[in-house]
Amino acid sequence: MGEPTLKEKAWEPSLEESILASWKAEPNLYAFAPARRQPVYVIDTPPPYPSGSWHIGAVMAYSMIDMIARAHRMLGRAVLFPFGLDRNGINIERTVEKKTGKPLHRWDREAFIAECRKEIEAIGNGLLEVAIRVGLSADFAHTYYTDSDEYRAFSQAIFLELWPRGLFYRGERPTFWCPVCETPLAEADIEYEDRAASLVWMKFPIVSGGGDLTIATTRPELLAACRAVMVHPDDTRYRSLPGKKVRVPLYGHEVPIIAHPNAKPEFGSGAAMICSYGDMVDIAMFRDLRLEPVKAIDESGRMTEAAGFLKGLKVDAAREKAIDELRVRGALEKVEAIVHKTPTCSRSLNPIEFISSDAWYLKQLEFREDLKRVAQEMEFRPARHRQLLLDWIDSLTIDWPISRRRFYHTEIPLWYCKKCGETLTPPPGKYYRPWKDKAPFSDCPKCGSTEFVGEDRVFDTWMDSSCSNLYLTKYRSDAKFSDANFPVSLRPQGREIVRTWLYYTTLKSWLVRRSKPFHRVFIHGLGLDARGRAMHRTQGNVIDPWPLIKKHGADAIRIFVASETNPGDDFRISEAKVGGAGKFVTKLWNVARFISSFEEPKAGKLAPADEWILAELNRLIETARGSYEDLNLFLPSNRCREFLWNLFAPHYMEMVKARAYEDDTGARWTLHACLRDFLRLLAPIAPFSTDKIWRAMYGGSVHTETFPVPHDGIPGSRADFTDKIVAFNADVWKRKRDGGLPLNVELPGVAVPTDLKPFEGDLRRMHRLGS
RNA sequence: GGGCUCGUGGUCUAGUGGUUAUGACAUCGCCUUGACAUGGCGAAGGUCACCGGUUCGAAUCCGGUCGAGCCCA
Repeated sequence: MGEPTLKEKAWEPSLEESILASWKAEPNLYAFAPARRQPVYVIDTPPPYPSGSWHIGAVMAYSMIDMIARAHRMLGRAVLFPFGLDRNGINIERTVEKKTGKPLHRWDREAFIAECRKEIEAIGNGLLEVAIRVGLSADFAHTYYTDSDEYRAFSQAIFLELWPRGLFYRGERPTFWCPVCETPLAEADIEYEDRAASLVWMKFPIVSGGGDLTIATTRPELLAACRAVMVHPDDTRYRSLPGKKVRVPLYGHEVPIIAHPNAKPEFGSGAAMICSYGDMVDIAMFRDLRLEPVKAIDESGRMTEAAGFLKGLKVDAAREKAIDELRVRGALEKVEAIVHKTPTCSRSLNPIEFISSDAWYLKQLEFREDLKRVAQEMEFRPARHRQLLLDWIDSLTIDWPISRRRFYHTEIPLWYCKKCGETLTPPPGKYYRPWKDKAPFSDCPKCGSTEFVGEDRVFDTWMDSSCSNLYLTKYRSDAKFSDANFPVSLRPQGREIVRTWLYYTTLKSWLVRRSKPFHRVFIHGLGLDARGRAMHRTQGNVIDPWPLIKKHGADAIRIFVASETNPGDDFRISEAKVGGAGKFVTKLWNVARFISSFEEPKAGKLAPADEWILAELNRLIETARGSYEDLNLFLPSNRCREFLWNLFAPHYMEMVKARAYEDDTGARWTLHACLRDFLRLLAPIAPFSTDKIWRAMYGGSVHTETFPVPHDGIPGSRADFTDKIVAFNADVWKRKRDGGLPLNVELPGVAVPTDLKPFEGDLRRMHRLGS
């Protein structure tokens, strides 16, 4: 026995800083450099959206992705683990709008873009700092940005490639519209929230028949746009009404009463007004009945001329005024407080409107069956989460509106002929900004005119992010690499962006490559607060990662998230549990420090106890390898913990201490063999502490190692002794406990059970049972 | 209204048919034992949501009820 090779008496999270420095000094440690015939493994890492500080749930999610990347390296693959920042979009624009108090549409476009870029740089750099500090082994030397000229050019090129196939069309039709962001939205951008609302009961006089029809609505400000009212055909209360007309209060125009199954007899009075446009049902009814829509609300959320006395008011104020006026005129029956599922903009959180506007669309509805088949072709982990994608595909009702009236996005690369209006596309490859660039055409192929106007709208940001897998497999720039590595090996992502990122990527890959986008999809759960609620800045329950990192270390955070829940399940984050995970690192450190005080022999003559723990180790190796292959981090982290803390340290180490101190080669060889294998098995999850120990004891980095394989010549049946050994040791400890004896005193007269005869020597010396 | 997931000691969690249900955190008691007090050993604590069924046997399979969460309409 000598001095421990591990000098530090205890593990400290601050040691991680020095390990980071070592990694930084070895830039090729995680480099993507496939050897000949080495299988390549490509991970389509989610490019995080920098918005304020990175919250702990996201940090933990990326840590899980890193564990998968590291595990696949150790399984012998060349892993392409890119890292990008998704910097386009409404989030950063709104940050600038709020900070300056000036809405986007009042800015000079160039100046606004410059301001966004300045802001996003600062936020993005903070995010990268956290990503590196928690040990992500991604290729930060080639971090990509979706707002770079290169990425935007790529995104535009994909659009231009698809253009000749007639997949895009332009149309004026009612769409989801955010009056705050002043842009159309797609279905995926809408979230439904329970909000307090007023259900307004109004009297509509029945024309030529006398009496009133009572109608309940949450949108009385839209009375001007009412073009019909409906009742359910089976509603006995209103049998006689269809075919008649009613007069709309406040405005006085007459509209027909129709019978239609869309009317819900149990809601309100059972009679509903059909306006342009209060909700999705209105849109469908106007289309089906070929009603003439009235635009009562404009793009900024104010009432139009058509709303008469409400003109110029915002929707909320107009609603109040309409109610007052109904009351004054005696048309109001009552106002009932209800909770209403309100569609809101996922970015601004404001209620959306349904406004008819001009937008570009990408066809998607006609590919639904193809996409569902593609979804079936991909392997999901956990398998049940495939349903999230299938359900979303089934719930689509409109094509994808891809144009936005915003600035800090990828521009739609189109020009229009000023004379004949022809839509012109430039060749794919360059980054185009039609709102400021000179048109790359000399004359219009249709009419010969030489004047053009650039499209000033931009893409939905999902148009960009849905190209990530094509981009990182070098589609368009390296056909050989692209063909060899598409579909991409793995898409890891959260449940909450299945309907956006996963769906849109699936659509794009199908359109561009007629292929599934990924072999496997790993869907992780959400990081919740200690009480099980999602973390939202607005709720004030967001946990800042830095204090946790400083106090407990990245390894503790990573071990916690790996071992907390099964793959795909949500996980509750509490500092106490992260602290508990940190104790495991301490335990590992102390075990390693003990072993490091013994020299490692080249070989050893194994005793039965050595074979026993090696049989257990073999089982651990097999379980861990299989689990990592299956993208399961829960099993290896928990099994490693159980092996080390509940078996190896208390039982095996105590049993062989005497032999180890006597320089018995079997004990010493086995101690080191177990530690070497254990460090490698845990390295993907706890990359800092395992590497620190490995470097000090064995040289080089554990992260250039591959996973261990089970040791030959160890009968698996040796593991059958485990329960008996554990029970015997517990029994002896209990006897000493009950006798009020310290553990290190002699306890004569205890017989070792016949079953455990092969271990008798070690057991007697461990417990000082006498001879 | 539909779909999915879940309900195990105070809290979290393992466990998909087989003897007294796993572990962690918290609680209590004892112990500075030659790696570790960020430790060790031990104790207390559960009608495995409820009801019914299948079975020799159910936390586990099936049906229903109740409750929670998420998604969709």
